[in-house]
Amino acid sequence: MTIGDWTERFHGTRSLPRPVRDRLLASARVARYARGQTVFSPDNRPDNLLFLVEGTLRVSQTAESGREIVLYRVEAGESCVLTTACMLAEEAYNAEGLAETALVAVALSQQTFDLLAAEEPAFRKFVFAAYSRRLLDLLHVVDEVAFGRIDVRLAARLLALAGPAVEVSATHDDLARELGTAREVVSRVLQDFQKRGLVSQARGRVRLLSRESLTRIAASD
Amino acid sequence: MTIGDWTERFHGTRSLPRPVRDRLLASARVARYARGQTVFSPDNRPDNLLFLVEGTLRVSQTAESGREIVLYRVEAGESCVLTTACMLAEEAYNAEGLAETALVAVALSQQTFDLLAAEEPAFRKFVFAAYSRRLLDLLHVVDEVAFGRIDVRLAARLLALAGPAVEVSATHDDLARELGTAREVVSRVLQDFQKRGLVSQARGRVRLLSRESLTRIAASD
DNA sequence: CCGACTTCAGTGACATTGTCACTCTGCGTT
DNA sequence: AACGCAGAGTGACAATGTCACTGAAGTCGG
Repeated sequence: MTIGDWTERFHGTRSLPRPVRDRLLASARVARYARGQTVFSPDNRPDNLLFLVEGTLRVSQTAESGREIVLYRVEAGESCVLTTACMLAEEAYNAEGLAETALVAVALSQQTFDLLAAEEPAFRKFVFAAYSRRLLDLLHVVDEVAFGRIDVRLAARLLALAGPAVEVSATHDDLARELGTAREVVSRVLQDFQKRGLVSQARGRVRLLSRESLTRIAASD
Repeated sequence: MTIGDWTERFHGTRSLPRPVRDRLLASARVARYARGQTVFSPDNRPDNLLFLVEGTLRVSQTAESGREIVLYRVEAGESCVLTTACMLAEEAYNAEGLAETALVAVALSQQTFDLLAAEEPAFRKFVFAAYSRRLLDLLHVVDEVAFGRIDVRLAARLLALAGPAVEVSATHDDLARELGTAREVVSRVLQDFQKRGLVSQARGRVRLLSRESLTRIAASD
């Protein structure tokens, strides 16, 4: 299966002149990952820049204790800068990238990347914007974790994970990993939400009964 | 007072050819900030890239509640990418940069910055490395805040703030702002440290009596 | 030097969150 | 049906954050 002209899909490449794009199409490698596969981790750092064409990549951080927190998600059309960041800073880090769905990505080699960054202002801007986005994402995480209440964060996360759907398919443990807290804590808060009629629960699923109330709780952020 | 050939002081500019450096020296503006001055804040974003020639810039984030946490410090020879990040991402953020000492910085305009990024691989590398460093700094903050114990963090911070000195000049409130916690919490932990003979206290100052023990505590990270 | 003020630190009661050691339950497997 | 296991519930306790204070240490004008 081919993915066609992926240069069409990125702000950073869409506006490049035809010859450059052709060169890109020729030189870049298409990488695929199965759902659930680890894209990068502390002991497995890919040495090229990833552009996500399809799917969602979940980036999280894990403590020695085993507790985990989701830092952000990379969606189609975005690039994953964290691995490059680590290459450049040459420092250990404990973030991990997991394919939340099946992924199709374009991998640019270090040289191609640098060449593009040198020659194409649009591409440069795209990459800097990608870095910026992640910086701001992390600022937001710090803010939430350092100053936010757990019920507020859970309500917000449930709404985000549900999207347009009425149900979230996640265990209490999954939700705890989203927020960087413990399963018991999620259980308690969901219990409370349930008593107040905001959600109903089944094994591995949470149904949102009152989006409105949840939104209100999430907004006391 | 002049600051001489500052291009000598940055990895990103040191290796540039003479003509480029001369152009830089001519076009860049030297900015000075007094100790305690706000360099940037949510409602005052400078529109250029800052290179710190002298001094220390403290970057922190403040919650609506008023609680604050120090995200990282920018030292001489480093660049402050956060403001540029926000320009590019065009999003609100609540980080603030404060001159911890008197600062001397070089401000590059957007255009000069882009020009350099286009033409000079060394400069490009420097800037990407700067972004990367901050990303990793923030990963570390998230890790600490989400998973770390307060006594461990305080011990580490005391040692870091002291440097080679035996005393830290900071109120409990200052220390709380460093860690993103409340003054009372710092008081309690310092009280405990004091009882164990690790520190002694005076108004606005903490003297480190046993670096060794503090290091041991900080290491249970 | 005195008293008024302000900043800094200490304290106890209580709320929230995290940890531990369980139990119980739903659901598939054999 | 019996078993095994992941998911969820629970109570006790520890750690941290919040609130409302008190008291102590510097500062300043007179």
